[in-house]
Amino acid sequence: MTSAPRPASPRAARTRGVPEATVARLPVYLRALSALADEGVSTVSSEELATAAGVNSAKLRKDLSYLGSYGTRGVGYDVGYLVYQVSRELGLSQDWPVIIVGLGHLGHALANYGGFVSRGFAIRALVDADPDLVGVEVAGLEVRPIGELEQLVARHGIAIGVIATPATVAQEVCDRLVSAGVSSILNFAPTVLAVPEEVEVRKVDLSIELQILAFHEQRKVGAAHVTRELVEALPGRAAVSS
Amino acid sequence: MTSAPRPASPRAARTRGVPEATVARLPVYLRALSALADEGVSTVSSEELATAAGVNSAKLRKDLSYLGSYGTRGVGYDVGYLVYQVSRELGLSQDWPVIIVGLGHLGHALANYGGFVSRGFAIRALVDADPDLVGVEVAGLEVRPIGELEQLVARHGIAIGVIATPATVAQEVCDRLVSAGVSSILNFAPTVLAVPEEVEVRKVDLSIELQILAFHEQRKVGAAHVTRELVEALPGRAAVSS
DNA sequence: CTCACTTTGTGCCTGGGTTCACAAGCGCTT
DNA sequence: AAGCGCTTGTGAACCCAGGCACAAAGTGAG
Ligand SMILES: NC(=O)c1ccc[n+]([C@@H]2O[C@H](COP(=O)([O-])OP(=O)(O)OC[C@H]3O[C@@H](n4cnc5c(N)ncnc54)[C@H](O)[C@@H]3O)[C@@H](O)[C@H]2O)c1
Ligand SMILES: NC(=O)c1ccc[n+]([C@@H]2O[C@H](COP(=O)([O-])OP(=O)(O)OC[C@H]3O[C@@H](n4cnc5c(N)ncnc54)[C@H](O)[C@@H]3O)[C@@H](O)[C@H]2O)c1
Repeated sequence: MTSAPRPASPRAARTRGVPEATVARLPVYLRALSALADEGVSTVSSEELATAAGVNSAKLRKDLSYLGSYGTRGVGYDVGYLVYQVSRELGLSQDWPVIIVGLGHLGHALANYGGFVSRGFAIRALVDADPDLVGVEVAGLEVRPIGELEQLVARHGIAIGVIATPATVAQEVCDRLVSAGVSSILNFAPTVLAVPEEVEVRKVDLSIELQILAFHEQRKVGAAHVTRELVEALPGRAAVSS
Repeated sequence: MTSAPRPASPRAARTRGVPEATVARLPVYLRALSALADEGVSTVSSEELATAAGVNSAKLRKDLSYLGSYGTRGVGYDVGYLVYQVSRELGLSQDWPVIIVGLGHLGHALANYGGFVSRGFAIRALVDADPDLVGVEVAGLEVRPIGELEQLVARHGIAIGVIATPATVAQEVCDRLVSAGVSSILNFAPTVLAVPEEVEVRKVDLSIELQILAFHEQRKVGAAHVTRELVEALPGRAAVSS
């Protein structure tokens, strides 16, 4: 690496003009907009939409302004048009083929989930290492052996992979997905995945979410009664205050 | 709604001294530390731990410094001691009782997931509105009718609730949980939940994660070959390169 | 006891993101 | 045709977070 200037670009950097934080909110706006469209609402103000999406209205306006000037001053935004624009920006104009690796409890739930199909995604391949699972039909699709991963990815032109295997094999599965050509991965296994720079990984980690909740919960308790009732480790603690 | 001053406290504000971003990383550190402990490693440097957790070492040190000065200069951190300190900070010294509402596909997967129990949580109650599900045993626990929600929360002293119902009833379920005394909620339904300020809500939304991936994927495609080879919808696309 | 080496803890700077506040723009009414 | 009220789009200030770089502090060898 030459000591080239390379100004910044720390991690994901700026994606064209749309900040990463904005991208993460666009799907929320899209959902709120779709709901409004279903209700027959044709126009919405930033204030109303912001409330529905649970954000500050100034933030919403700024977010939308990154996509272009699609509102009308004094009036608001046209719901249908905005749905179209946000969808286009997110790349949801056509369906993205998806592969799920690992069809245990979680994989089954994901495969059966109808919410993906209606939102720009189509599950095209299911693979698992368990011989007992191979051949089983899940959500109208047959589970294929892990050995077919590469050809399935190629055949269906799959760019997005979902990992729902045990953590121990997640990196291995990830490597195979990447070398097969998958460049976006959604990881449910509790592991830090190492991938080439051009591959995008997002993780969903339920334990982490719960632990964050526990942290805040503990603070509330601690703030309430400063007398720490959290003794060492007493799981079967019956009477607390008595 | 008095026009009280209410200076700032924008959202979650600062939680005592630990920044929110740090709290979100502590579970990752904890996992890496636990793995090291299992391997019998007794001491670890910030550099090593940072690599294992996938973060910058300076960031890791700063994060840990919010908990106290638990390292030894020239040596590193004692793994066991740090596990203890991080666990304590996250409030994982004792198990938190959890209730799951909605035992469809996802609820089943969650109830059967062993990763929670080993990380400071204990699923104590399962409720669902479907009469066919009530009485069924899932992961060693009997599903109870939604009507018993309040007493189950009270009986087990539950502070953390997981919502895995359809989005249409999520707010309703949320309201019941809150009024029953639950003050932390993990929401899987694709809805923005309205809750009192003191209640902490975290959401896990798979569609949003996929849509973010789609956004980046689209950018790569657009950047690579401007000639969009993503025709409308051609599911049975057989030969690609041949 | 001193010195060299290692690693932590943190001051400081930079950059991104959020929010406020307001000018610019649009439509409706008179 | 002009004015008025409403809503967008954005400039600017503020705040949080990330990362560099280094002094402080500990260890071990000689
Ligand atoms: N179930 C949950 O609610 C939950 C919650 C949080 C995290 N997770 C994580 O999600 C992952 C899956 O969870 P689960 O409950 O479905 O586990 P599971 O054990 O039910 O399913 C894992 C599946 O992966 C398959 N598998 C194993 N090795 C494989 C390989 N090399 N290639 C392909 N498939 C392979 C297994 O055959 C099995 O079907 C785990 O990493 C778990 O930690 C699950
Ligand atoms: N399955 C997935 O992979 C997945 C992915 C993303 C999001 N989600 C979301 O998670 C939620 C659950 O998904 P699922 O696939 O398990 O759905 P599901 O339909 O299989 O399960 C929903 C369960 O909730 C129960 N329920 C309905 N109304 C209830 C009420 N008022 N009180 C208590 N229980 C009630 C139903 O009886 C059913 O058992 C949905 O909101 C869905 O959008 C699921």
